[in-house]
Amino acid sequence: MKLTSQSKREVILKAAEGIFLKKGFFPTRIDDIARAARVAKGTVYLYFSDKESIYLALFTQKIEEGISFLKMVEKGPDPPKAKLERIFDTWLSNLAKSEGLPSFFSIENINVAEKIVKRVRREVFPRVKEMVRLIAQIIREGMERKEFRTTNPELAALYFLHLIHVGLIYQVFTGKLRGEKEMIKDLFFKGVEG
Amino acid sequence: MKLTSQSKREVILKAAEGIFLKKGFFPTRIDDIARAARVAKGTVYLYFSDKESIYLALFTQKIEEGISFLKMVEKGPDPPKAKLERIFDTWLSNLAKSEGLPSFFSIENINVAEKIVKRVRREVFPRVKEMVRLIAQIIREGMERKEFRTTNPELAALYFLHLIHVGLIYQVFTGKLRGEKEMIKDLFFKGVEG
Amino acid sequence: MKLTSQSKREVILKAAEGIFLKKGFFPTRIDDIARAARVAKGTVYLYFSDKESIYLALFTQKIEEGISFLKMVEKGPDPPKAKLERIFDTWLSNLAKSEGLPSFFSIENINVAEKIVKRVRREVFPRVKEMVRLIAQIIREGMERKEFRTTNPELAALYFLHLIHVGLIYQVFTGKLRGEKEMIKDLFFKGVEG
Amino acid sequence: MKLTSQSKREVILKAAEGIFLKKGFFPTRIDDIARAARVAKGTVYLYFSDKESIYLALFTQKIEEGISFLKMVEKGPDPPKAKLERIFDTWLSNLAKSEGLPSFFSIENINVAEKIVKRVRREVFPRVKEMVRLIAQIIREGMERKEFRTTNPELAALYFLHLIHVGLIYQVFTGKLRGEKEMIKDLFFKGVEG
DNA sequence: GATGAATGAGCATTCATTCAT
DNA sequence: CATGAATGAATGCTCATTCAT
Repeated sequence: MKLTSQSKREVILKAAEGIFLKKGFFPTRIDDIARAARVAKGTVYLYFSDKESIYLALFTQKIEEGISFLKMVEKGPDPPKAKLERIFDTWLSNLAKSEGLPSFFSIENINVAEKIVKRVRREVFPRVKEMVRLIAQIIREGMERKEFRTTNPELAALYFLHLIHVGLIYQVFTGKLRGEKEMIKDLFFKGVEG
Repeated sequence: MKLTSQSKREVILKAAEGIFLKKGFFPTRIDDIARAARVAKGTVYLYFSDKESIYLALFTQKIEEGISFLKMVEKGPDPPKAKLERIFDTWLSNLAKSEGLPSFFSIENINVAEKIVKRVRREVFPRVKEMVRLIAQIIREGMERKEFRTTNPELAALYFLHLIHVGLIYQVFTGKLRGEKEMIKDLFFKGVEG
Repeated sequence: MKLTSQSKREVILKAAEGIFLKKGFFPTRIDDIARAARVAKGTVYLYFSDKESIYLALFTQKIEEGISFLKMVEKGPDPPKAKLERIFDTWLSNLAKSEGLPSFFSIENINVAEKIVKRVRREVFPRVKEMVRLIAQIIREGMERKEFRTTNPELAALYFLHLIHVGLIYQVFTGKLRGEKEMIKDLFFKGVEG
Repeated sequence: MKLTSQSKREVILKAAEGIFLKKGFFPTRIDDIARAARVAKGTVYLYFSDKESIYLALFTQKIEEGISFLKMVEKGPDPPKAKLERIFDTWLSNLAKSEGLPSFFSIENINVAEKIVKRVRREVFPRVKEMVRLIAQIIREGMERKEFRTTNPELAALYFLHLIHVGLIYQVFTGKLRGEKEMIKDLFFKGVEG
């Protein structure tokens, strides 16, 4: 079975994900990606114009997936708290599976390379805002249902996104993450439920 | 008055701080640092063995300052909540003054360069843990005084440290950060106070 | 109507001519040629073994055409001066029509690529000498008819070929070339007529 | 004796001259130049920003030297014909000493690399025009003294510059160039003296 | 100590050429 | 015959690091 170009692009992207995640943007060599994807270096350039574009494509893809997931959860029938719990549980376990720190998914990576600051601002920022907006929407829903106390929903949403980080860092530092998952959520919900 | 070696090292470090903060580790050139410090490139190498060491020295210094500050606050007479508020207010306003995202102070920078992963693990991790321990100590004090509810103090401490981030990101996205500061703290305290 | 192989080779050659003329040998990409010829890159290699061969084929073709023309003129009934004038007028107007400097037709292009120096020496030099010989023959005829003074015919022939260049350069520098055409020929004929 | 930077720049330029002359712009590797100059590749970039700049510096330098020489001759006391003969003899013997065809000095090299077309137009064209102007000035002087017949001095100057080429090409083709030198000049002077 | 010229390993990117379909 | 995806050798350029002065 021959791989279609579409899937070869995916192969490269998948390979790049692993390397970028482990080593970060700058220490990653195009050659690393090519070798991991089992293609020649030149082939990478058939699908991406430069290193930055690979990173950006990956970043955008991940965020897009995140947004899809958020949208699905948001539209669901669960009460707001259950929605947020599901998001937290899903993302934390996904990220915990990845090798390396998920610095990739972290917002500070946006200043990763001068060359693409503008593209990031144009392509990534709006999507991140969309993520925040979707979570804020769930929180707003909770406020309307009087399940959450009145607060700034965007702020609480940002706060919520940081919970994932807290979980991951805790795991890196202590090596464990079991009952703590519930405790992390608890700290958040006690904060918003008042 | 001639600058002593000690202070020339400081000059370089100060210069490096500005550049690293704005551009990040990899895009920063030794030459940039040397020029900003108004010394020759070779001089930088009289005080630091390599680029990583400058970064690490800076990182360590910042954390050390943070620890000193935490220790001072922790020993003070204020009630736990007031201590945490003081820490939050001080750090957020300090960081907000810096140009660029404070990705520098962010924990994910530890995988910044393969060359120094081991040194980071040895030199930085213990200090970060010390910071977490000090904040956890304040939280534990609050728990003992029944001002905070019972929770995992280390987890809550990590949580608290992320508040700073939330504040900064909020500022980056919305361009403002006034009343929100209180709201951020409020979300946290409602969470720990139960 | 399907194009025969012969004519597809011609199509490629025609496309290559335009690109080589405008950009020169090295900056011309096989891909440029293929696209201009509306064939796939691989197809180019069905008709030519490598980039150098395309260039050489083109060069040879042009010279061959030049030689044919020279032979035709040389055999004609006109007096030597009229023959040379016809050659000059025809070539200058042809070259002036081409975009880009006719560096292509210029003899110094022979050192265009190391890979083909030997082939150039073998394939191009003899033809260029043939051109010079044909022109020298016309000049010799003029000398025999006492219309030109005695001189080295090969030298005068080389000289004559450079007239074309003078005309083109003059046009590049001043943007005009009207009455000057006659003046250029005049300088030459005064020289040989003595 | 330590070489000053000025002279190291000269060393690189001298080395570059040899390579560019023999191989042309594109086939010349920075590494070739560095090795020939007995410096590291990086050193070349301390003195020149890129390959094009080396070529351009060389080109400009050569033309500048040519202009100086022309100015000196032009101001001299010799009659116009003697001036032109001196120029021809000097340049032809200088160029004949160089390895490779003097395609370097040839005007068609101006389209050598897309990147620098603009710089060439700005930096080289005016100097070439200055050369033509200086020679035209000598020819005009000859016209005023009634030693040359009335003609377009710029055209005649371009014509004169091509004489050098004729000489070199003749040498390449026949391997000899003795009495022919006089004959070449003679063809020109008969043309302008009428 | 201080300098900054010199070094050269390292890397992103290009493009002629091949070959499976 | 025709295609164009894939290849990987080749090269311009960067920049951390060294060291003679």
